[in-house]
Amino acid sequence: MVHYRADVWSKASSQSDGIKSDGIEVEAELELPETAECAGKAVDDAACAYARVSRARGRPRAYDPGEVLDKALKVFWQKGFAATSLDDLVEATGVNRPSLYAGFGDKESLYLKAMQRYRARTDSQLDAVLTCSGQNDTVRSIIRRYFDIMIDTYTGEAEHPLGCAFMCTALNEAPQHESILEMLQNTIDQFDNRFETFFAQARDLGFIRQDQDPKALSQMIIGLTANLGVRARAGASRETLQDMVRGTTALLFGA
Amino acid sequence: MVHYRADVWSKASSQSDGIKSDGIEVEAELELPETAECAGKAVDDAACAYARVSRARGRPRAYDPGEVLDKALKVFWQKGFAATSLDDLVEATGVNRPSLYAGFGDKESLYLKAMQRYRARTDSQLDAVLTCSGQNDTVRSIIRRYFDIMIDTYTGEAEHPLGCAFMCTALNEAPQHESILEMLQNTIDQFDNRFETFFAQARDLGFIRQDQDPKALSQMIIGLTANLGVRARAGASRETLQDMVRGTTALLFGA
DNA sequence: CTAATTTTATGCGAATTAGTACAAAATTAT
DNA sequence: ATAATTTTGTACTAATTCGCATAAAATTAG
Repeated sequence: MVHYRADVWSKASSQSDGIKSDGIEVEAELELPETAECAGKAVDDAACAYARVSRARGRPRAYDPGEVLDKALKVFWQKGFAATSLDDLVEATGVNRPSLYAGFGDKESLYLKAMQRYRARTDSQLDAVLTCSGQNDTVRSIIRRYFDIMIDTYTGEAEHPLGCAFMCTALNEAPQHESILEMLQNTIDQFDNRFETFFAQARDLGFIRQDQDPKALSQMIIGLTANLGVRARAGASRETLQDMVRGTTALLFGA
Repeated sequence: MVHYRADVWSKASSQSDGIKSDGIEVEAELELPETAECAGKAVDDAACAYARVSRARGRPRAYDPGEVLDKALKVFWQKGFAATSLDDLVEATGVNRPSLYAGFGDKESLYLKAMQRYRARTDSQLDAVLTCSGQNDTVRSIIRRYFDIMIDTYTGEAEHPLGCAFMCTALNEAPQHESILEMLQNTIDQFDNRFETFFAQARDLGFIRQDQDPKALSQMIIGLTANLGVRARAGASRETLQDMVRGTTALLFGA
């Protein structure tokens, strides 16, 4: 097996602005100028790009960092941060305890990295959808595509839908863990910015009426998103969530 | 010190429909027909009412059950269910461990009882506000009073605002604890019913336009409530939350 | 082939956890 | 006063927790 070393996490954090890559020091083996090719790709591809330049010296890693984070995320998402034990994580990831620590830091640090991956994933999905460029797009159709993505995220991960990972797990820990609170705040701010700019743009382009406040519309959409994230975890079916979206978007943007 | 014995918890659960009083068996010392005087009062008063009839035999309780639940709620609300230890609860309530078990059952049962109290409290506040009777009331003013109450709840409890106790703590535990999931579902259903009947009533009385769907409006309000509950815990100031309410209610019900 | 380096794997240790046993204390009933 | 009953308080147990120490394994450098 060939061994690649990659600065997976500082990569992810530079992608999602405003989040410090605290916790363990991630050794950037070689500061590679960010090529256009490299910039837009997924984390794993970036790892390969780095690997061609510097190959590690010691024993090769037996796990793929991205996969481990995905598996860890699944456990955290299901059980929450506090109720997830390191034994749970070891079992779910297949990586033994000292390797987890060496690779990702302590439990809190691993949680933050897993959540940043969750966030980066939906971020890229939303980047693709939330622009008001095409002529034959209506704001309503764009927003409905947005909600489709969110419903997928909230119901698609497991047999029993898990809802919004941030609301369902990070919210719980925020008062006790400064770093989680910060991540939560950043995520909220990013959502606000995303929708406010979207609606401002939509209004400038004449897609919505002049008297509709972008900030207020943004709050409505984010509120509905929160509503979906909550209800999914409470067991609402995909169809129920879709009905909610139909009704509310009709009210906001016309039937 | 005089000792009163009261069936505090089965009282609370009969008040809030749909919640089973599972966990410990609460001995109803005497089935008292619910008088009009007794029905509308707070739990503590009910305790006194019962006490006049049957006085306990053994050593008197050294704590007030309602106060204990309030103190326990505060801890759960702050730290979440999983991260709250029994030592935390013993310290916060001043009641030692075996007494807590004897009085409230295990940790999960205590949590449920504390949350039912939280819910009953806001329920009675909302009952007082959410009716569309007065002629000089507008839907907008009623909804704004509603949001005032929720903002108070979400920011008033501690120095650092704690947000919505259900979203911030119960959501986290729902997949692992069937009883908590049920409570969450009941709470959501109750909210839905409350607002759907309110808006249906408001529409019948001509307070809102005929083409505005009560279900959709209900979802908007609940979504905004969720939004407030999240942001409060993320550190948003009271003023920020009030601004959100102003903007969104203007959008929904006119400036 | 040997040294250097990095990861893996076993397993430990100190601390914390939830729940309970048991005796002492405080009350009512007779 | 004595018995019956219920709560309190101390202390315990068994299990689980997180984080790390240490040695073996797997690779590269020279």
